[in-house]
Amino acid sequence: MNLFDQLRTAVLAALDTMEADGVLPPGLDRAAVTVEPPRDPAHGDMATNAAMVLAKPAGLPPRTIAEALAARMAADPRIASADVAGPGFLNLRLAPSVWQSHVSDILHAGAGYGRSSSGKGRSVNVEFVSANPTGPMHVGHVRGAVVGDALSNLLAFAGWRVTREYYINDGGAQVDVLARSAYERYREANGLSPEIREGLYPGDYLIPVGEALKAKYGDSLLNRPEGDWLADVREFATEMMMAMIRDDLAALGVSMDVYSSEKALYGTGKIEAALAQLREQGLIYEGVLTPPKGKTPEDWEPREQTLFRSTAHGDDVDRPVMKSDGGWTYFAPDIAYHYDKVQRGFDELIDIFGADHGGYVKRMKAAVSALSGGRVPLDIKLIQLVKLWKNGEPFKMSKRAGTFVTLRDVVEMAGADVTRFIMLTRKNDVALDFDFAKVLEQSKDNPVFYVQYANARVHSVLRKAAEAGVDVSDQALMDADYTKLSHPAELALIAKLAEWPRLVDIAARSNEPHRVAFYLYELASDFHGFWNRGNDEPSLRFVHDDSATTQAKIALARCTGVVIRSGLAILGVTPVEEMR
RNA sequence: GGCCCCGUAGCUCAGGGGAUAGAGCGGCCGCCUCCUAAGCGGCAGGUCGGAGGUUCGAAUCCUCCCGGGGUCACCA
Repeated sequence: MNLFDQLRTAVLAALDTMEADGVLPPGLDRAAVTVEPPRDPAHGDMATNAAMVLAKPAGLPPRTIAEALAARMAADPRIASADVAGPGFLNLRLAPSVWQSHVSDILHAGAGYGRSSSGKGRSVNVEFVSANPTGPMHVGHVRGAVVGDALSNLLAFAGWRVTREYYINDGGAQVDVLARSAYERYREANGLSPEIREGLYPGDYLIPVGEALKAKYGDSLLNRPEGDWLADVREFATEMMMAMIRDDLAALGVSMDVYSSEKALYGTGKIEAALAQLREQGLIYEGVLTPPKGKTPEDWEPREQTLFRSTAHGDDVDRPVMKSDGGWTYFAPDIAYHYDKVQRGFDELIDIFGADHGGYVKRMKAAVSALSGGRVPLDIKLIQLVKLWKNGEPFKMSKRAGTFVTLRDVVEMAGADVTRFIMLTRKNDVALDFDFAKVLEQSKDNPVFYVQYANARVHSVLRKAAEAGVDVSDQALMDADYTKLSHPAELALIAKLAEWPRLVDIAARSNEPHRVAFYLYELASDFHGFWNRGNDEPSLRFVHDDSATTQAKIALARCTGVVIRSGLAILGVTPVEEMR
């Protein structure tokens, strides 16, 4: 339980006594009572809205309630002052001893500080990337990969059991195109000139596939009808593409727990089973769709299809699951795939999609709602575009693929750490500019270096103190005399650190890993500010002649480092201990 | 036209129904005999796209409108 929860518990207990004393009528709903840090730190360490929330149901003026509550809260030894303010806020200032002992809490928890149990061990499946296995990952995949991975880290830190999953789209026409493209490279490897016709994939990355095909098949596939080789070449090429994609992901520091295959759903009865499940609920029928409202495509022709009644679960129109030629639409295996995830027992599903899949959200949620009987929530995060820039101009170029910028290009130019951090400096539903010049700049314009620099400074003073002969081992710091941390600036920094567990909970609850990046930036800013106050007030420096004082001050720096490290771990960014 | 997302300082963006709406960049003024100045402090800059509504209280929730982007049945 974090400090804010502890104080909320204290407030609720005080409300109990007020109820027992007849100050408040019994049975008031307190769900809306919050204890939060006030926006303006001058108001105190924490503020509660209890009086305002309860005023109306209690039939009492808010300030009357607030004052009675203030009197009771003031009796708590943890509370230094309790003041009624504004329309009925109760502002609480905590005793220095509360903050001082919090330093000890942070050091004892170490890397686990901020770890939460709010997930309660529930299981969540995070599906992300799921790029078609037809080539290397391109820049459009990077952001989704980073967001999915960081979100997974975040949820794990918040007490969820997390499965990272990649859905391989190896069942559609695009893998046939891959096979034909690879076949041309195979012909090339056999000394023939390839015919990269319109519609085939032209990228150089298929040349090694052609060579590998030659190594395996020699010339035995040459001059044979497509039907003889398509399936084998398709499987071979798909596997090589997936190996390449795995490498790409690894370069970005992402590793999946599970790879699921679309193709594996066909011919196994899984699609049929999922649809049977829907059919039982009366959600599958033969029908004719009406054209989109207000805009009829020119080639529109009514056709009878097998439809999923997604409108029964919140969609705007029903959706086809079968083409008029009797084949499945892409939606059908997707339904089966999500049914599989439901059957595997996950308590929650999360899909990370590109923003161009926005039209797909309602039908997928409808399917999961129907297939799980409303048990399993599905959250879909749409990832907006990343615009690449270099020297003020849009950046387009690839060494490997010719037509698009690859994930490799980005990682090689910017580095995995920088790439990951920058991708998390925006909400997922806002477009993001990625400027190679800017993200490599080593200044405070660049949040990555700003945060790294703060951590480096932490380690700098640790080294300095050690050189001066002070024992700054974690054990020694845990035994330090924290009463030496009494300056308001010191207590304020501890207060910022104390927000970390609360932030983890908030970010995890909303599935928003970018909040971690923003918090780290704020924490770094507070630390840099604190650091520079040491210029004017030597008492605020970390290293002193007296080793007991040094240990207490260093403990504060150490705590900052603990939180930065822990936050960076969630983002998947390597902490730096020294700037070079 | 339907649906989804976005609209907050000159620019790029934060902001779980709370108090006087924040940060960075850009502009102006300051701070290194002192732990990393790759940093810090201060000043200037706002009809939170608009109008209604819910609420003790709205940038935040609801409705409508305006502007920008995405998307719209036998492609995944």
